[in-house]
Amino acid sequence: MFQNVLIAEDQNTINKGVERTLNELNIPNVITAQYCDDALLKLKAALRIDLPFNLLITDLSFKADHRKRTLTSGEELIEAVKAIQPDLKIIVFSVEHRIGKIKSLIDTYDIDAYVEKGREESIELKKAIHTILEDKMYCSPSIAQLLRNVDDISQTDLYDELLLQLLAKGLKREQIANYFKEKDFPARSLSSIEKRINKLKVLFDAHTSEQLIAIAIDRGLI
Amino acid sequence: MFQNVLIAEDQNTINKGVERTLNELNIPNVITAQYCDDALLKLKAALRIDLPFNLLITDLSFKADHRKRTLTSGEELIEAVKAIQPDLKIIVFSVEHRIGKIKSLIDTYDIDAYVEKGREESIELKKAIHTILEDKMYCSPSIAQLLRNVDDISQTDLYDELLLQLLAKGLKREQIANYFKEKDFPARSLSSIEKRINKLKVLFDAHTSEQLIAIAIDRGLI
DNA sequence: TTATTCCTTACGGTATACCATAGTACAATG
DNA sequence: CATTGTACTATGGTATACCGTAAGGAATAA
Repeated sequence: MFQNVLIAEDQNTINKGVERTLNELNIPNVITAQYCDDALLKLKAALRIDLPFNLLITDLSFKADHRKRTLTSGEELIEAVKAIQPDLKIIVFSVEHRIGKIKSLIDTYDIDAYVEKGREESIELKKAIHTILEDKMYCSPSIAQLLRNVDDISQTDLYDELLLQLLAKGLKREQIANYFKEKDFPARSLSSIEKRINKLKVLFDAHTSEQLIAIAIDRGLI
Repeated sequence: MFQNVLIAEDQNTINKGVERTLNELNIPNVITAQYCDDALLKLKAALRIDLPFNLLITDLSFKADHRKRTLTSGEELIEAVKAIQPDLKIIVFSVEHRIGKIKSLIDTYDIDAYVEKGREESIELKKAIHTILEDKMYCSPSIAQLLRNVDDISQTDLYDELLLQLLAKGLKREQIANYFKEKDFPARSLSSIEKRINKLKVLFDAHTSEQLIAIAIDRGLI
C-alpha cells in the first residue's frame, strides 16, 4: 500500500473526507494542500529529504482568493509535477465530465486514474488506489463508458463540437465558414455551416442559437 | 448544542468531512442522506418517533443517476421540509454563488445560514452552527458582502440578469420586449432591449450574442 | 421658468441569420 | 454505362438582429 499520499484540493471538507477514506486503507501518512503551489512545494520538500510521496490525489479546479498563485489549476500542477517527479502516481479527482478534457488529460499527462466526484466517489477512490497498485489505469465507470464511445463518434460530431466552440467564442457564421475553409474541413460552405447549426438546434431542442450555446455549455460539450 | 443533525449531500466524501466537523463540535447524532427523497423520509421518520432532527445541512444540487427522484434539488427539499417541520433549522451548504439565487432562497424560505463551499468551509460551518444556536442568521463573508451590495445594485442590473436568462432560454428580442411589457418593467420596448443587449456585449467584450451567453454562464450570472 | 441631461421609444437602413430550393460532385449500385 | 442516393454548395427571399438618429418625456439644475 502507498505510504505517503498528498491530496491537493481546496475544499476543506473534501480533504477531511478523503483523509478518512485513506485511513480506512491503512495509509499512514496523508498530507493535504489547499493550493496547487503548496502542493508542489510539499512534493519538492519530500523529494529533498528522500521521503517522496508515492501518490498524488488532485482536483482540477481551485478557487481564486486573496493569495497570489503561480499554479492555478490541477492541470498546471500535474504538468509541474511530471517535471520533478515523473514516476509519481496521480489520481485526478474532479467533477469535470467533459470527455474531451479528460481524454486530453489522459493522453497528455498519462495520469493513473480519473475518479469523477459523485455519490460513490470514496468507493471509487479505493478501487482506483487498488488498481494503481497493480500498475493499471483506473477510470470511473461513467467516464470509462464515454471514453469507449469517444473513438466511435463520427468525425462529423467532432466538427459540430468545434462549431459550437467557435460560436461561443464569438465567431459569426461566415467567419466560421472561412475558418473551416482554411483548415480544409468538409462542409465548409456558409450554407453547410448554417445547416449544421440548424441540425444542432433541432437536436438540442433550442429555439435560438443563444439557447443552443447555453444548452451546449450545460451539457459539458464546450 | 444540536443533538440530531441531518446532512443532505450527494458527495460521499463531503458527507464524511462534514460528519467529522460535527464530531468536533460534540454533536452525538449525525445522519447523512445522499438523495433529497431519502432526506425527507428520514426527517419524517424522526418526527414520527418524536425524536425530530434539530438541524438540516443541505446542498443545493444533486446529481441525477439511475434512481427515480421526486425531489431533485435542495430547494425542493427545503420547501418540502418547511411543510412538515417549519421550525427546523436549515443550513444551506453549496457552491452556488449567484447572488440572486441565494437572496431568493433567504427571502422565500427564511433559511438560517448560507455557507459557501470553499477553502474555509468547515470553519464557517462551525461558525454558522454557533450563530444559529443564538437564533441569529449566518452567511459566508463573501456572500454577506454581496448581499449587502445587492440592495445597492441598481434595478437595471437585475433586469439585465433577467434579460440574459431569457436569452439563454431561447426567447427572441421581440419576445423579451413583450415579456417586459407584460411585467410592466421599465425600458420594455424592442429598441431598449436591443440597446441593453448591446451594452452588455460591450461590457463583457462579446462579439456576438452567442458569446455573450457563454461569458454570462462562465461568470455565473445565469 | 428655461435649459440641460438622461432615459425611453420609434423608425429606418443595413447586415446577418434563417430557410427553402435547386444544382453539382461524387460514390455506390445495378 | 446509366441510375440512384448522398453530401455539399450556390442562390435568393424573408425574418431578425444590429445600429444610428431623432423625437418625446421626465427629472434636474440654473
